[in-house]
Amino acid sequence: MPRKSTAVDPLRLDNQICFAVYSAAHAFNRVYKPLLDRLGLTYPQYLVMLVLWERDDVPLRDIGERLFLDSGTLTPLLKRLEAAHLVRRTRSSEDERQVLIALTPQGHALKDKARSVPQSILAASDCSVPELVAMKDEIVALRDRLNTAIGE
Amino acid sequence: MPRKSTAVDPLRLDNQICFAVYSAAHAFNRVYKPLLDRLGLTYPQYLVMLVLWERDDVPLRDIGERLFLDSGTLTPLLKRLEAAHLVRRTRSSEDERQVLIALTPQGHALKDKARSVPQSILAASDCSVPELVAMKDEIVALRDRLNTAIGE
DNA sequence: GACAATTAGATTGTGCGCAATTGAAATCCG
DNA sequence: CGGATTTCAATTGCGCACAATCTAATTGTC
Repeated sequence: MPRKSTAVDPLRLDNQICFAVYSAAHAFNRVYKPLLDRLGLTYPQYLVMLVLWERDDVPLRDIGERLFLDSGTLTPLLKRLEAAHLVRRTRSSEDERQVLIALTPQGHALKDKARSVPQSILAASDCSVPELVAMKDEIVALRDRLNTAIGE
Repeated sequence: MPRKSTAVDPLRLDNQICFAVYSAAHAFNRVYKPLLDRLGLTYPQYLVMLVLWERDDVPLRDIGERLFLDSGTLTPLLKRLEAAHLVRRTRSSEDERQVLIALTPQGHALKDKARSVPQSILAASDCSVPELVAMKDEIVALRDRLNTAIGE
């Protein structure tokens, strides 16, 4: 039989690394959902808060570069965080084009409630920390090569 | 200095495997975009077509199980594919609740135009096939463990 | 100083993704 | 058989994502 083996069919769903990544991202989202509901955050909002907990009073632009998101995504998201009293949005006096994002006291305080989240994720992944770190580094390297390809 | 090293801070963005996966998924999407524009498909629509190219005339539900998507996502997506004359949606005569999805001749024919896509992705990933297969298997294993955790 | 080019953010429109609800059809079970 | 339960799609509502477009502010150049 002259048929190509399904094991190497490049159009077969189960052979697609992109689908592995896509479906893993959704699986993460579903694991995070109940944990983040308790914090009143969605997953993308949680990522923004992670950035701000490292350093706040930063331009929207910096958050976007860090998370690979543009203003069309971040503007409404940050307005929702502002409505939840977790951040404040102010125009920079040095450069009136920039919107600086700062944490409110509630925004800072939420970090304490978030500390238990990574441990729950680790448990759900049923994986050792070194294994996860190794995978993370591989995936980041792949992502960076893809982003390089886009820029060309 | 009693400060915890950032290298092991569990709330640091760069230590999050979930963000690696999340941002890699977006990077894949951006690489696929120009390739799929030529086929008139979005990335999730491409995934549905991959499923149907393996076997069509299947219930909506089966597609959802394969892609981990529910009817709220698939119903409008499939209606757009129907509007593009790539699929037909018909009620099963055996079970009137089920909607069977079948490819049109144009839907079948699109597979030929899609054959060049995986190769372009491989080039953009700048990675060997065995490396990608190994990563894919690891990510799928992680995804399956996460999905197991959700079900508990 | 004037004007072109660039940069930052906001807005609009399309398409996911998922929770919650609805309604119809099939199945279970006494 | 007949009502209760379960199953499957569809619908609705909210929140991303991103392309394209717009406005305003800044920078570069002469």
